[in-house]
Amino acid sequence: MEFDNLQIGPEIYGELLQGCVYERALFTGQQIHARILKNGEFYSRNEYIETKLVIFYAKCNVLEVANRLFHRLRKHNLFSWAAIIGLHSRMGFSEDALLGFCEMHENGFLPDNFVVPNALKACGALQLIGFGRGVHGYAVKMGFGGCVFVASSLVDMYGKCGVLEYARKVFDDMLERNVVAWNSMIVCYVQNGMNEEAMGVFYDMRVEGIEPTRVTVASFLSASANLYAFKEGKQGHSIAVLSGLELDNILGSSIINFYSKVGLIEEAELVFFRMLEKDVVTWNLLISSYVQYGQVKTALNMCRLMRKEKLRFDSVTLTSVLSASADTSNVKLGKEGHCYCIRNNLDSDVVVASSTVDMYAKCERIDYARRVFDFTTQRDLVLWNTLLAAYAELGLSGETLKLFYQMQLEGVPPNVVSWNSVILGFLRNNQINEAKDIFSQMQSLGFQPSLITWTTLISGLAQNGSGYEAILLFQKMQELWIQPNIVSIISALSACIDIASLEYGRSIHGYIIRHELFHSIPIATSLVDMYAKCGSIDQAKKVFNMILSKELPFYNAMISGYALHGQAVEALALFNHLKEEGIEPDNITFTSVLSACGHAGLVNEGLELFGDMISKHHVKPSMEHYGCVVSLLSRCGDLDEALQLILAMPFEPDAHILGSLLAACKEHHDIELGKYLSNHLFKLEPENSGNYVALSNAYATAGRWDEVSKLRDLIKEKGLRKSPGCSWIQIGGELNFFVAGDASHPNTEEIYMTLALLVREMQFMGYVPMVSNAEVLCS
DNA sequence: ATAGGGTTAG
Repeated sequence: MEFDNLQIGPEIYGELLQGCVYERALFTGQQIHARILKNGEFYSRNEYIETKLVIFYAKCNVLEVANRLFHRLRKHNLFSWAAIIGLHSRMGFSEDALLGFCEMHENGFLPDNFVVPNALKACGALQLIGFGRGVHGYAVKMGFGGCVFVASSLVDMYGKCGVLEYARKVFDDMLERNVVAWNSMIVCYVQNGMNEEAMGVFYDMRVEGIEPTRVTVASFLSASANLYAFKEGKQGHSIAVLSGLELDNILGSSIINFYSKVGLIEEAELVFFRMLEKDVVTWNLLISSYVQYGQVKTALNMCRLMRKEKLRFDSVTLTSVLSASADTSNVKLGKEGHCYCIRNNLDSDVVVASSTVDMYAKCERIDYARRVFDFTTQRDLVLWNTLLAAYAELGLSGETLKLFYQMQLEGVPPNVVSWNSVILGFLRNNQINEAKDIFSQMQSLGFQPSLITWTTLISGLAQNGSGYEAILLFQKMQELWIQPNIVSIISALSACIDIASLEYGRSIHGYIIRHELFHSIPIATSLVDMYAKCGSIDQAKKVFNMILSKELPFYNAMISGYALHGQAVEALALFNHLKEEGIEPDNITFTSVLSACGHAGLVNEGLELFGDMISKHHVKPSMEHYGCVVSLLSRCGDLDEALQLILAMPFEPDAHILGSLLAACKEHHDIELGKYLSNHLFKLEPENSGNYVALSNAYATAGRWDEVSKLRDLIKEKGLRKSPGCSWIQIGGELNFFVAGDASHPNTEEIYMTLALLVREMQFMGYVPMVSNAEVLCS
């Protein structure tokens, strides 16, 4: 057909372009554009056509072309302005959108109720509440107040700026509300963390009989996921199905997100495989959910499948991969992930940077962690906290504190997480008083300690031998109406380590029963452990028999309890039972059985176990294992062989292993070896009076009273017994020291005086004397 | 005009 001969006016081309706008038919529109240009300036420089072209390219989101055509216009009008502002606003060039809005106004064009929503969207994106209020005022003055489009945009804008009251007021004042208005209100609450309120609006909407859209359900599911609201979320899914809503990427992702947050991975998978189109977000959701539930292999497999689908990993995918590497201490995988980030420019993302730092720290590569941190340009609170936590974990309290000040100098105020790390850093470095100082400092600066703060302090004190203080803190925490959770209960139980704390342990047990936490395996494990340490092996056995768990740590707790009570036969029986159940014992199991053999003098059994452990169970012997065998050998008098074993170990001997051999010197009157060992020990642990006690025991049994009293004076002179954190064990050691001398010491009177005073002091400090102490007093 | 995903503390 010969188009050139036909009389087609410019307005026909305009109509055709409008059709392309409706259809978003970019290619056809470009053909028409070409034809217009070929037709000459009468067509191409026609204001109506030029405006239509701007609108067409703007609606097709072709920013550059739309911009160029717009700037070439001799005369702008309301429509071209509206198109270009809308385009910028849609594409996220919010500043340009608002500049356009101002310029348009200055040039005498009054933005209409189609432009105002776009301007408001830009205000929301930039969180410019002042500008937003101005636009609001303009809209009211122009009489757009009743327009649902404008009002819905206002709700959204105020929500994005975090001013909930204004959003709610605009919403409440609306005379008619369509579904978008309702959706905006729901989204507004979800985005500001007010999930209950979001659900409330959803239910109001249901009562009003408004049909939900995908946006409604997706937002409702977000709220359910954030609240871990199992029932509500399932209802949301049902509504989506019943309303016949199309399972698009966003709705599908919301459903998957909900299921994975509440731990229903199978349900999440079901939805995932039912979705016809899946994008990066959908895949990422499933991947991160696998990582979160420890299924690293499945997660990595999903990554491979994702690549097969020709989808590119983004920063969220890599965050999951790095987090998986951190969880499994897989530095090889972590490095691969890190390198992928560098190659693909994902390492500039702050979240990726945090996971990278965390990954290297958890893989025991603090030097790399630090380097990655130093190379970041943008540092947010979480990134600082990640490095703080890494230093704290290692007990590098000085570095932690330095970083804590540095972040403040760089204008990032710390939060509770940061404070918690500072406290942890001190505790891990045995700086109890400093930790407590920070704890009160944070409170005086107005930071409420969180449950984690309390738990950190409680378990730290317990691990540093201040169990009694830890128990008091646990009680104080409850007085402040802070509900303990499983982790904090376990840390409180770990503070109960001797008969003196049995009562507290029992009361925590009561709490556990009242709050029906009994079926948590970690809690049951800690209970067994607590009762065993507090001298109540029968109670430990009762708890153990009540729970049917085949988990190794649970068995380990009971076996170590038997070992502690010298019940080697029971320990060995349970060990054999465990093997019959097909559970592979670990290094902890062997430590307990070996030490049980040591206490019971079961030399042959112990040595055989030690051999089996290495050859059959492929457990690399630790210092503790060697320690057990050393005490086993020294018990039956093989002090030389024990010493040979120590010298042959692949470790530098620690104070504990030397101490156990030193203790044996008392039984076997080996003063020479005792002196040799003590010399090492005094250097290793100058603060531990136990070593002096052990040596004096050896002297005492050999009748060398001159040496005994020399050592006693030395202990007093060094003020060791009064050192901070002086524990019951040390006092117990002192008692033994005096006991050792009582049979033939020339001044028995004095010894009993001292003993009585010591026992009274013990009681004053809240300790209940052990049976052996009481026996000493009675004899 | 409204919608989905990732990182830190016990």
